[in-house]
Amino acid sequence: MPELPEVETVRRTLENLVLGKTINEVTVRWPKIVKHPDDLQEFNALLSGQTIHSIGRRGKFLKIILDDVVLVSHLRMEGRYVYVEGEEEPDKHTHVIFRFTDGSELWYRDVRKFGTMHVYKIGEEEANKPLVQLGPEPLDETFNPDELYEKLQRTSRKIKPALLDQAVLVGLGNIYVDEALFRVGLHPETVAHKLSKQQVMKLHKAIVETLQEAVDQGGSTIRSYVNSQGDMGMFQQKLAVYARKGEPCVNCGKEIERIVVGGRGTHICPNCQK
DNA sequence: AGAACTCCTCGGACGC
DNA sequence: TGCGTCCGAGGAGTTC
Repeated sequence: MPELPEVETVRRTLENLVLGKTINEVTVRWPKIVKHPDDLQEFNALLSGQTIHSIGRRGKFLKIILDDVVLVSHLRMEGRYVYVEGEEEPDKHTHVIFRFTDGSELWYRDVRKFGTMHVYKIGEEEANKPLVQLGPEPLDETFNPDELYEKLQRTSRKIKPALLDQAVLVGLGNIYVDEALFRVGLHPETVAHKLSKQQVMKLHKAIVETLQEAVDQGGSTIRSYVNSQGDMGMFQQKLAVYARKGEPCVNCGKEIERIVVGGRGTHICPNCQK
């Protein structure tokens, strides 16, 4: 499932593939992917004739910036972009097709159809759904431990669901939240406001380091994730707890357990995380 | 405020 | 062994 490191990797590979290309037309085969504007014809009209200038990222959202508009795209669990140069027929999981003026195409494929797309005039996207309300970027200076501490003090939720809340900070999903909590020896069910300042300082550091290391490794390929050039990530080899149920803890050797926290499959070392 | 539900499909587990 | 069935996986918006 793409989290910050995977989305960042997709951003980088996509940049190599489609920068400078001009959209000729867009075909939407599963309309529910498009959340804004409501009208599909308007969605097509806003994008047609536009040239891709840059590709940004906000949390787990890709921002494809064109002349006058920006396409905000979330991959959710299984969304991916596929760049196609030849005369290939899209398969049943391809839901949006961007045709460029040079004949190449960018396909949005999503087996579970959970992904979303919003198009706004440039400058309007940050003040609207889905980017409005997002918390700080963990790999920016805007992510500071004092603010994280204040936010965690104000909630009675468990630490794992709190960290998955994109209003607290962006970019963490089920893999990296488990990894970060393991690194600081915190049990995911710890009540957020019970964490000391010192614990939050450590947690803050672990989040930044975990995400940065994963970005450096091109993300993690657990089930299906590949970047837009079809490459797998490498960070899954470094995961200490996620998807390692029954395997020995890298720290103490005790078996990694899988529990459910806030409805999410959660991996912990019962010995190291209290 | 926070938990529960919803969307969606596939693949792995399970049973006969 | 092989085939059918069932259910879990999960991000974030919506509902309760």
